[in-house]
Amino acid sequence: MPRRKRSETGASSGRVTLDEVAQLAGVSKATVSRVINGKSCVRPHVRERVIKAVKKMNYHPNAVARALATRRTGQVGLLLALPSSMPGYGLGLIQGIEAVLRREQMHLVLNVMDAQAAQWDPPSTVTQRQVDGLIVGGDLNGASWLKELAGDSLPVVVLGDEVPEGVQFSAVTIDWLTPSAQATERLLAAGHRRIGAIVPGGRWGDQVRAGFERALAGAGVAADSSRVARVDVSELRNGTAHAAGYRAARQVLGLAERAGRWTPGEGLPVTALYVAHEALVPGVLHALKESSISVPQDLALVVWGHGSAGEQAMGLTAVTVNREQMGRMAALMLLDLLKDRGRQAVQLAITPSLVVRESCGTQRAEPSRVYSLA
Amino acid sequence: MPRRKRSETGASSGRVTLDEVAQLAGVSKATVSRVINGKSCVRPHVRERVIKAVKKMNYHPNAVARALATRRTGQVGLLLALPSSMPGYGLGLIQGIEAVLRREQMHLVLNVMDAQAAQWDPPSTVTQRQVDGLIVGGDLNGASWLKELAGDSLPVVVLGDEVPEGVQFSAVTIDWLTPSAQATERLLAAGHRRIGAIVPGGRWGDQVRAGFERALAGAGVAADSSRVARVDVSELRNGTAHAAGYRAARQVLGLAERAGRWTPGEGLPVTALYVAHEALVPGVLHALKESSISVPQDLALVVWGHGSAGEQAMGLTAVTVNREQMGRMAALMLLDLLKDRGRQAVQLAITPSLVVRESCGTQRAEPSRVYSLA
DNA sequence: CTGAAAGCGCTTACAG
DNA sequence: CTGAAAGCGCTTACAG
Repeated sequence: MPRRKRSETGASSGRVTLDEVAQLAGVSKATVSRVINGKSCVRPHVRERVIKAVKKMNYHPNAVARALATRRTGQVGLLLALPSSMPGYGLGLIQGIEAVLRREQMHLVLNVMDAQAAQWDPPSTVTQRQVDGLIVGGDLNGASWLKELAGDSLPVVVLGDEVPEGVQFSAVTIDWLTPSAQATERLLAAGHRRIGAIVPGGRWGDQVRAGFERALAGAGVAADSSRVARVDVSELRNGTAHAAGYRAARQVLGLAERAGRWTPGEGLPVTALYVAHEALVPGVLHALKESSISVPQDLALVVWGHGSAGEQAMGLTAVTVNREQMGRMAALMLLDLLKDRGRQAVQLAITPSLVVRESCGTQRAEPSRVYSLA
Repeated sequence: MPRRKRSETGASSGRVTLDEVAQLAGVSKATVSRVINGKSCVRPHVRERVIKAVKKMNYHPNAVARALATRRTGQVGLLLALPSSMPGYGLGLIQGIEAVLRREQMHLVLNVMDAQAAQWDPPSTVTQRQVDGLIVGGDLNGASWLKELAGDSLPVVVLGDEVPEGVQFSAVTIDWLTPSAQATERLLAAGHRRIGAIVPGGRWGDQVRAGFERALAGAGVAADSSRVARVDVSELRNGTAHAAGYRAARQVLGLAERAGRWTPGEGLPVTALYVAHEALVPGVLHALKESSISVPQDLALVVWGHGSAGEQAMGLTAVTVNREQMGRMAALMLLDLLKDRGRQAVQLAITPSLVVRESCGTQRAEPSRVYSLA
């Protein structure tokens, strides 16, 4: 709206501005700016006057103008490439990020993208310089724009272990091995020796399996690959995960060969089952229910979960990723990068915890959270 | 960085700017601006040249500068006052909003606040003019700043039915009555006559109860208030909801009086139970399991859920709010308001759907989603 | 149809 | 310690 003075458009056309505060306080804009930004080089006496004027006029600095002048928007982007087969996403993640940013007066702007689209183009918040940094999560297999970003000096923190090779990115990953070993040890401690496992493919699956086998070896139990079913990562999506879990369970339990018929007491090829991905659990439970296999009587069960009330109610012993913590860590790492660009990239692994409930049949050690009434 | 020309700081110190594109194309900044904003009043020949220059330099307009000039940020705020006892929040809501905004090249910036804090102050994104509009959800009982916003011409859409009185806000609410009636009718149709209910307090509870009683009346069944337990809204929070659900279930089922002892076959005061809030479900299930009451044999069950895999796996018949739809609607309403301020506020109610599974014991009509393999 | 210039509301190097 | 002024990178009314 050039060529027209504020006064012509009417005094209260917008919001109170720096200029108006300066006038009321009888100082220059520069001084007001210094006061609201907490620069020390202002005489207490003047500072007082300014603060009073700010309060009186209920002045709030315009974040956009400030961003243009300082070249910092105070905003961080969160790119989520969905659907993602990676646990740990959800509202908790966002809450964790937000909690950290809020302390720094920063804001989170969202970019939920289709995984396909995310492959090709960076989010517009990045190209249009609306964010100071970026947290990326989801299945984007090292999109090329991501690598370029690293040189472009836009701080990035990657969620999950699809960290693009070649470039050093800061990342928050998940430790799949440790909880897998713990889960398996739990079952071993309860006396199980024939333990089945359903594991996802890819790098995660390798880690999960490594943990599983390490625990078995530790107990002197030979690994038996016929008891392990692999599910391809591509099947972990919403539409197909149920069927995949169902199929894998029937395979490991030898239900497929008997045409789904199983009579209690007949004995299963395994006495315990470890389901290493949350998306597979419903399908597995379906297979069990269909054949009237009860948990933990006929089969002990440990799964990866997402900490839902449903898991509690069902009494599932579950490996659980603390999503909020994941978000907090990612945000902290990004803030660190923001303060000191060129800082060495760091990778941090979150270790999920094993929440013991009834389904693994060994509930004495820790009491289940389900039964602890507040 | 005044008093210093870009050329002095090094050519590629930042990003390509409008000016540079104009120079390359041999036109003025104004013309480039017109082209990238799709104004028609540019000769095709010139337009071509500009477009070529834009491509060549990989130019992307700076959103911040544009926002300052146009007084529109292209950003919408989502204020979530947590913890909230209102169903419908979660990642789905955010995805719904985002999907709509993306089509308009707009972005979502988050403000997750403590419900207490939200009572007093508007989020900083609003006071600092970082957003063009606001979607607010959560328990903020008509915070006074919200009402002021209505006069301040900042478009607002309220989620849930805590719409502040006095001012007309656009809002997306939830229809509690219809699905409550449906749920009850379902149980009635299965022959149940003694039906218990656990309902939340407040306006929601009144609606829920109205639906419940309307269905009973429709079937000629007298309402019996001894079969209805009320849970105060303040108890629906994370820490206390489990205990509240547990207690309410024991009350309605008459378990409390018998010191928790119940032997199968003994007969319960009700043959079916309607749990009208998702947060109460785990506690209810706990109470049932503790007394070895099986569903649906001893007791038919219909609950409010959030569409989780756990509900599927447990076979719970559940009233489910489509969170994504809720988000989409809110975003659409806000965009509408943005296009035409002063438009009449509208309120839209989302009707949750009843997903029938095993727990209500009448599974013939619709097949459960749990058992439909893709 | 096109350009020169003012303006959006801040920050900050420079000169006092 | 304080102010006048340039600059951040755009848009747009105005004059041609």
